[in-house]
Amino acid sequence: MNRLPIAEVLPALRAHLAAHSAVVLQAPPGAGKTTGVPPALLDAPWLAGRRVLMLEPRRLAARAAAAYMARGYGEAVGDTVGYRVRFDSKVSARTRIEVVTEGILTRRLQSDPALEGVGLVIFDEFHERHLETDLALALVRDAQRLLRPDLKILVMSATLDGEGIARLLDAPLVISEGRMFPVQTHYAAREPEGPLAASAVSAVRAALSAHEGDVLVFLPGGGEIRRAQALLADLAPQADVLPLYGDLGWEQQDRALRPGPRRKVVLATPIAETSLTIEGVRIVVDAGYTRVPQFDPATGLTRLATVRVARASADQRAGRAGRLGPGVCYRLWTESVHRGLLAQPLPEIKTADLAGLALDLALWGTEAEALTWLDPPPRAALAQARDLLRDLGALDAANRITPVGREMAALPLHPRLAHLIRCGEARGAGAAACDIAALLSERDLYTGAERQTVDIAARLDALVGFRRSGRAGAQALGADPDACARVDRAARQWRRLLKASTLDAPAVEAGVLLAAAYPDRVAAQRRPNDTHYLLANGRGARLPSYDVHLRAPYLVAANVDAGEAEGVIHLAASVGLADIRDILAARVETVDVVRWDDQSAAVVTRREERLGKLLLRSGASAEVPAERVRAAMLEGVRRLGVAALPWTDEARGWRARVLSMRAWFPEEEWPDVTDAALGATLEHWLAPHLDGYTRRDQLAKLDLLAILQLRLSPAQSQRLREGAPPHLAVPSGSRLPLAYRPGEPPVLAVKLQEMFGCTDTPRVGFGRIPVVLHLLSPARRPIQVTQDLRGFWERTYPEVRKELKGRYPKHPWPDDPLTAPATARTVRKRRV
DNA sequence: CTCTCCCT
Repeated sequence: MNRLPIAEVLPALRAHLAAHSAVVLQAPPGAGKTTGVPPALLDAPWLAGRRVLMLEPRRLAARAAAAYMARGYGEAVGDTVGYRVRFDSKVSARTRIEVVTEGILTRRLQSDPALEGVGLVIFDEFHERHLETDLALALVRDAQRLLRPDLKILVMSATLDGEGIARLLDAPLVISEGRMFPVQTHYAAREPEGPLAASAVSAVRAALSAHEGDVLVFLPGGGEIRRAQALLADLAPQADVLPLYGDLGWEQQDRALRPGPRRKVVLATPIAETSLTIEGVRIVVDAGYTRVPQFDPATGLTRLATVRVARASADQRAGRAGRLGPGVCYRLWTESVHRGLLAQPLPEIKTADLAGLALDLALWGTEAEALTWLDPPPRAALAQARDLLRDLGALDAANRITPVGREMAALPLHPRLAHLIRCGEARGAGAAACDIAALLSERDLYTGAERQTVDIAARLDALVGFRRSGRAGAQALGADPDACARVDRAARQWRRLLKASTLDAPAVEAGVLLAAAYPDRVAAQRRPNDTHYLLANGRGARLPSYDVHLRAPYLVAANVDAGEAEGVIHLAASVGLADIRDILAARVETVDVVRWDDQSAAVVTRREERLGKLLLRSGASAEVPAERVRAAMLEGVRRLGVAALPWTDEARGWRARVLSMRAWFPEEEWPDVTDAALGATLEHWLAPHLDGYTRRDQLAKLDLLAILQLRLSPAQSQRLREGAPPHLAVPSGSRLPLAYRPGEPPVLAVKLQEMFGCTDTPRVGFGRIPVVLHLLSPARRPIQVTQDLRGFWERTYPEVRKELKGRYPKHPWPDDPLTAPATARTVRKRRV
């Protein structure tokens, strides 16, 4: 057996572990750390016969590592070396090395925080920085500090971030060399343009003619892989082009992994970066992108974004060409772009939905701030997670776990889905609830071109078909049998955790239970038969174009990509309005809406039922308090403007007089009755008169003058009549109207003949303001404007008289206007 | 541009 590179550092590792409570081992892939380290530590005196627990991020890797080590002992798995993963375990009382996956470790810590019987916890592949790895490290560290000072931690990481974690844990860092063949890396001369698939395909053609061996191409997703596959169809006789991504069934994945009769071009997602190893690869073509989920705490939705690969991931991909011998890697980006890439991918904890983590932290009972994190959970996402958990009843107002929360934590799935199962159980439909939850948490039953609807109901039918008639039953309904098997297995696991009595249940509409789990994603169709919806959280989302079936007025969009301007619905179920109102009764708000409607120029009153941003129902309102109607009517007047009130000439005159007094006697308290001031004080002076008013046309009934006059006290009204009289008596005996304009002296239009004998200009404002006389001809044409009547008689009248005497011979034009009798009479030609 | 990968 070859001596592994890791062997050289084992003595140092043993020495450090004996002296420290935590050690970091940095070793690249191929060093043999996963299977080399645990057996080498088993006889350490500090372990004192206790177990080594090793965390692996994948089930496949956990089982494989256990099997490899067991062979080294010449034993069966489950003797000295065992494993425990979901759905499967091989451990016994003799087991000293137990390989576990992430969910298993978290749950063991929750039920046994002191990790009885365990002397060492190893975190393998720590650089992958899965959410649960970070959580598990924080919890183990906390347990070590509070309960188990003798417990030791070994963090094993493949890449350069070993120093950061060593500093965090105050741990010595041990570095091992890897054992890899050299890989020659080529960068693009300039950044490629156009579709990724096309650039990747040209690189593949060039590489195939320049080198020996199979090609592994990294593309971000299934869409790009299918496009590249179509572009490479002409390679058919010489080479096999094989897709490889998670949605494919086992058979197809297996074809890509096995050595074949011809050269292979494998088109893969990052699944081939760590999870799967392909035989025979000497050439890697890396398009340089990857898809990552980005959780948005504001909407509670996740967006799948296509981003540049990190340098560490690109190195990992290149390394795939150097497993057999020297290899070559083509990177479809320039060296200068490469220098700008992130060194490591963002750890999951920074971008993920933290609902599960928040529930685990609440169950653990230590504040997040008091734990040790390489990257602490972001505040906004943690706050959103706690809001959701309080909503679901898992946390109390102080964010402490409730009995309901404990029950939810006991179900191994997302808190929303745990809630869904509890709701199903309460309705006697536990089995159906398990199926629905499984469809949402496992890979989709429909893949690629088979995906013709987002409807969960169709998937439930396919699941029934699978259970009744096996793989053929699933395939008959267009579903992937492997995916059906996974969903079925998950559903059965949860059913075992439920009370048997709730399992033989009447059918329950999927939409009903989904509404309970995703109240914020209940969605209403924008228009009849539309593909666009509004979610209760206020976000818009659309059905994908391939779905031509689901056109329900209401959906629960359980799986929605946040998208850019609009979300895209990937899984949904229709739900009836009555069911929404029933299951979400506590969240449906009933509001009596009383508001002014500009369109109809009237107050409208409606009773509305709302779920978040959705309007569920709108109908006639019951009795609405009069003051709310009055307030809405007032708002209407405000919007129409004071000018829309029924102003009469008299009312306008009154207003001008009040404003004149206000201008002339600023020391007195005259109210401001301009449009602006009246508009700003409607509540005060108009509101009391609007009882029973609901429409604009009713305003005509208002006696505006009478209402305005109430703004003056009786004494003020009296003073107004005296100081700014509406009419003025002139020498002829006529009472003539005065025209007031705020800020100016009022105007008296009067025929010249009516003023004979009068020498002093009439005054208002208690003698303070001489009026402006508009002296008129007998035909009421303006002759002169003056505030100096005496001056007029003396200087202007003789001229005027000369000019007009001939034109109006039948009117008096006396030589001395000061002694002539004033008269309003015109000619006497119209006798009756 | 029809959703990456992984896990209880």
